[in-house]
Amino acid sequence: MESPAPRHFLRTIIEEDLREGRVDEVVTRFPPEPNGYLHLGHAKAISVNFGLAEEFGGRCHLRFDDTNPEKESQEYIDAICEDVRWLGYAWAGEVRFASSYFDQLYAWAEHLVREGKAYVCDLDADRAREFRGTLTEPGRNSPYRERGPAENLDLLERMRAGEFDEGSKVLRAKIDMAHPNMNLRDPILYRIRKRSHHQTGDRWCIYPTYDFAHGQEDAIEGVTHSICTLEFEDHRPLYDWFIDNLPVASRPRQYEFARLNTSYTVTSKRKLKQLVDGGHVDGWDDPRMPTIAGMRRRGFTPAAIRRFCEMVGTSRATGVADVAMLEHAIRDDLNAHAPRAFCVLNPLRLVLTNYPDGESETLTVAKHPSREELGSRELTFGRELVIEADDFRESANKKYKRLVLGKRVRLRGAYVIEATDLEKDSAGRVTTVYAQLVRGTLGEDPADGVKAKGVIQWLHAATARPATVRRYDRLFTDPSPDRDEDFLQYLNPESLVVMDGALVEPAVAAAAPEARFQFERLGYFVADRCSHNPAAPVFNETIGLRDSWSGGEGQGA
RNA sequence: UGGGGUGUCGCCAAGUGGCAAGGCACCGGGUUUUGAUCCCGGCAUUCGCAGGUUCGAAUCCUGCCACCCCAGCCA
Repeated sequence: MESPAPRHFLRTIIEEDLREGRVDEVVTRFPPEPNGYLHLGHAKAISVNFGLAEEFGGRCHLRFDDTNPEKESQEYIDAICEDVRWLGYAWAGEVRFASSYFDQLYAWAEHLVREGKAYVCDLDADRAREFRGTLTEPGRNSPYRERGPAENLDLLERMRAGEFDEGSKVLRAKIDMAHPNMNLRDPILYRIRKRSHHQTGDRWCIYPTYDFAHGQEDAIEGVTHSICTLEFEDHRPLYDWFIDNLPVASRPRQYEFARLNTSYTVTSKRKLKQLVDGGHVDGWDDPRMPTIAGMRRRGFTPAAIRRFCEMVGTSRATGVADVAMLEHAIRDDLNAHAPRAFCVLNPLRLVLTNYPDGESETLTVAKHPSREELGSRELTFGRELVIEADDFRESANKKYKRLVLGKRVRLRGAYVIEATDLEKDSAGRVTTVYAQLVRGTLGEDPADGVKAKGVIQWLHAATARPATVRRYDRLFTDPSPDRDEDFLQYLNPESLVVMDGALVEPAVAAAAPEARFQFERLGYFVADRCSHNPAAPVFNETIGLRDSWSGGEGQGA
């Protein structure tokens, strides 16, 4: 069912590079900064980088771009590794770190100084901004720009030794303060940060910037195609400048693609944090979060996420993918793989008056309608059952295909029944439905020719197991919650509805955490990774079944 | 009014001079013991706009227009 990967510009570039011998092996890398949790947008970058390497028989490195100790931590490193692994990708070799190249990077900085291509600048941040100019006006040269190599070398060494305060000095490349591309107006290579680093401890108090580090990291690792998002496009000339001016061992090339945006979703780190800190969700792995951890807990499969990334394609045009595509991907995967089971969210008592009291029988029902190899399950059937309250009406129009008083319905995998009577409480709500079992309808249509109107799921009252079922819906009601600074106004108040009185089949209650099911006629559900256990089952709704009825006109009462 | 990008169906996206793939969504119809799945059919005389080159253009040229990114000692 995996359709062939669509052609896109990166594939074309790689094919040509291979064909024309510019590279012998494709080497890519996924370079997250360990300063937050991975989300759907990262899944896209992961899919592109690992996917391309896989497809062309090359390799992909997992490399943490840890050049800024201020906001990074080991906790994120561990979480990111876990997420990448869960998505089903294996990085080549060990996990890598920009920080393990700090010695080399420093040596290269000295090289540039010796060549007269870098200098130590004493301008503070505010002054530097003034000298940088604006988008339409050129900048001016720093008064420190003409320091000689010897002085610069000495100053750089003393920066490294910790002799200067944070912000008092930086190392800059000497390029062109009037360049129309702001990135080339003497960019910063090193800044002073007297912070200990999660990998290198207190060994350094100066840290390289992204620009001075990334391309060289790629060159050290032999990365051939350094794939990033569009906002780095303006940095490419600088990326190339370092590669051209340093004695690096290989020649990586940077390519950019449009980052993934998805409708009804926010992925900015700041906004996700706001959702967590504001208590609008239950944490970074809340099943409504577009984080990898959240989607995992929601019941998404790695295959579906990967498929979605392929479906959306890879281009240079910024756009918004319809979340319906993601929903399609997960339904498609789960429809094929998830075993079927019965769950009743709002139980309504059903008594079969012509079924012998105290007796029961065991029915065998397939776990999947079209995949016999998935086997079958056994269900107890008896006089007292429960059905979904929504599946019974005292009266209804012809479009209602469930149980109606005086009419017939098929109990899925079991018999046809006919509702004969009901009981109500003082509030007028139906508490019990009485029905007659139509004999000879197990696997057969009624002999009298009066067919059942529809099919509903059911559970044996005495053996069904209570469960908590969390029904989830889109977190936002607006397709572009991101367009507003006040995105919280679009929060969907019904993004989570907890069903406390649900019932499930005994075997379902006993399932392992992360086991996935299709609860027939409802949707796909997963045993919660964190809180599910056989004594107190908890299921999260991954996605509902497509429904061409409830939203539309056909709703018959 | 600096530089860099992007504009093909409601959304994503192929296409690189020979006469508009595909997916999602949507709308019909069929099958069905899940109002699911599955199956069949429909869905851009038109490619941001205007000119031009050509027998022929979404693809080449010119000029417009719209939108996105860049002025962190973030990545």
